[in-house]
Order: sequence, then C-alpha cells, then structure tokens
Amino acid sequence: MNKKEQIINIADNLLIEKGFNAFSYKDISKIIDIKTSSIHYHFPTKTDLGIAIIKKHLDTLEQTIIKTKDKTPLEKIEKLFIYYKRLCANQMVCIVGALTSGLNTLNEPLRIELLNFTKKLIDWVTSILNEGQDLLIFKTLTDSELRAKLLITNLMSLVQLSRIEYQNNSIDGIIEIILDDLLINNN
Amino acid sequence: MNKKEQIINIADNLLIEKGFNAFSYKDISKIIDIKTSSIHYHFPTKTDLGIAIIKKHLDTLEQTIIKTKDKTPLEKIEKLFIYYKRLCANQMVCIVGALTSGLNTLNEPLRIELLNFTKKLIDWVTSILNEGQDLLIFKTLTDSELRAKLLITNLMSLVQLSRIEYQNNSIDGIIEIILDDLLINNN
DNA sequence: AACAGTCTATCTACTTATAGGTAGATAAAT
DNA sequence: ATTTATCTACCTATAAGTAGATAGACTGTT
Repeated sequence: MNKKEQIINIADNLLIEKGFNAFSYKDISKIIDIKTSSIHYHFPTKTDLGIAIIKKHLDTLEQTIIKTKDKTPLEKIEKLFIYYKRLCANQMVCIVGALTSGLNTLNEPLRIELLNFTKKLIDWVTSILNEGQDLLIFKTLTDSELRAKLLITNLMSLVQLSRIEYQNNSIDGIIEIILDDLLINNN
Repeated sequence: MNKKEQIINIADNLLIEKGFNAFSYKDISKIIDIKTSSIHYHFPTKTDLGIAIIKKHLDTLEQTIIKTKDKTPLEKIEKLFIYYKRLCANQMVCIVGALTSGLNTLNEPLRIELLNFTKKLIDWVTSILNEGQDLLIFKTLTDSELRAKLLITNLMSLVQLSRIEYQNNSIDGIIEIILDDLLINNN
C-alpha cells in the first residue's frame, strides 16, 4: 500500500471516529510518520481528502453491488447488516452519519460526493426490497424507497447509539426485528 | 431572556447545525454581540457550555413527560414526531445525533450528560410503548426497549438523511410507516 | 551509455487565521 | 464592599495551507 492509500485509510478511520472537522493533517502525520505538507501534496485541500474518502466507500459499495448481483435478496441484505455490525464492534460510525451531522460545515464538492454515495446506497437497498417482494420473500411494502431509507437509517443510527450505551449489544436484537418486519414466513 | 440563556440558545443552534467541534465562542460572540471572554465568564470551558445545552434539552424533555402524563400513548408518541418534524423543517439535527458522531472527541463529563439524556429519552419512549400495548392500542412487541431505541434512532438519523436529500419530504412518509407498524387497527 | 530535463514525493520553514482560555480593569447593582 | 457581568488585551496551541529546496526515479536525445 502506497502512502496515498495509507493517508486515505487513516483519514477514513479518523473521520469515522471523530468527525470531519475533528481530525487534522497533523493527526494523520503523527500516525503514518509523514509531514503535513506531504499530505497536502497528495490532497491539496482537506476537501480533496474528504472526497477521496467517500470515493473509496463508493468503490466498495459498487463492488459489493456487483459481487452480490446473483445472490438472493436476503443474502444481499445480510451483507449490509454485516457491514454495520462490524462498524458497531469497532466503535465506528458510517460515513453518512459521520458527515451529515456536520453537513453545513462541509463545502459544496464534498457535499455533492456525499449525496452521490447516499443516493447509490438508497437505490441499491430499494432494488433489493423490490426484488424480495417480486420473489415473494419479503412482505409487500407500500413504498419500497421509503422502506429502504428507514432500513438504512436504522443501521446508521444504531451504530451511533451503540457508542453511547453501556452495553452495546442492541445491534443483533434490532437486526432481528428488522428482518422479522421484512420476511414473510416468520413466527 | 438574559445573556446566559441567549448564549445557550445560540450555542444550541450552532451545535445542532454544525456539530460540537465546528462552532466556536467567536461564532456566538458575533451573533449576540458579546466578547468571547464574557462567554467564558458564564461557561469557563466549552464542555461546561455543552453540558448546559444538554441540560436544557433534558429540562424540555422532562417537562414534556410531565405535561403529557395523562394523554394517550398515541398522543405522546405524536409529540415526539412533531419535535423531529420541526428539526427536519429547519434543517436541524437532534442533539443526540449531533454529539454522538463526534463522541470520541468529547470529554467525560459531557459524554456522561449525553448518556443521561439519551437514557431518559429511551426510558420515556419505552414506557409509552408499554402503555400502548397494555391499552391494546399498539401491537404486541417482543422487546419494547429495543423497539423504543429503534424508533428514536429512526427519527434521529432521518433528520440527518433529510439534510442531504434533494427533496426532504421523506419524514412524513416514514412517520406514517412507523405508525402503521405500531398501531393495531390499521388498514 | 551518458546527459539533460522532468516528474514524484518528500522535506523544512513559513504564514495566516482561529481556537480556547487567562489576567486584570471597570462600571453598575446589591 | 462585594458581586455580577462585561470589557480589553493577551497567550499558547493548532489548523490549513503555501513556498521553495532536494533527492531520487523516469524519459527522451544524442
């Protein structure tokens, strides 16, 4: 892994852990032993760095979409759960959550990139829900895009909640509830 | 309203709009025309100010709990919806969401205060759900505390999501879904 | 193969702005 | 006389970004 990728990964961790305005080039520089000015060489502005981070996540998402193309809707949705479970376990938060709470402090290009990512995620989950309904695996939903948003926000803020709570074992219970609400042949 | 209350209110708005680490005493000073050092007189450290903000929200919450004591569970839960709808309309975010994303940058006393608030909110919603079940208005839920958390987190990150979206009219639709999931005599 | 030029990635050293906070003066209110 | 609430003036640390030097790798020319 080259320095540029290293920077993105470290920054990604810092972003997820502390928020966009709460980490600095110096934080990165201390971790991977590089001068802040060298980080500026790769990412002239912090916005550039932020965009690179989101692009990385977008990449991962797109790859997941492709890789799970032929899986069942249930398997697809479980991929999503696994992702958020891991965030939870590592006391992390999803980038959407990490960035939106300080949204008004971000500048345009970064906001646009975040919008891109969010849109892609919503579209994917919506299509999974639609597919599940067509295959009669999921209950009939009145508005699958709204349901998709609900599902995403569930996961999104769960990881946030789990950080405040004493016992952060809520996630499994909640995922169970979500699945129960979704699947046709339960109870 | 005296200066101290003014400071809290302005800071509250800034916190909700930009996050805790993204607003400064100077921001406040510019808005209400007071020197930053005078703000330090009222709130020696930023943590003190943060705690005061949460305390205010805790106050409001406690008053709401008392005021709605004799209302139906449905009316109580609608009070909650109204609160989040208003946040949405004003491009705001709930304090829990605003603070948790940067949780690891906050220091102990502030974190504890946030935990207090969150716990109170969860307990309240849990009791509403229990009451609703006892009165046979709400469906039987396997774990009402988990359901309460889910409900709160839904609202919490919904307001976050609605900020990124082009058309932020999701909230009404989602609240409808949540209610449909909850109420016994629908459709 | 040798040389000149260019590109890449880093460095040191700096600037400008802001953050959070402190010290001490002051004027009015109690 | 003391407390309350404000001020001016300062300090120290850090943020983000810029300028310019340098060393090594890569490239094209003779």
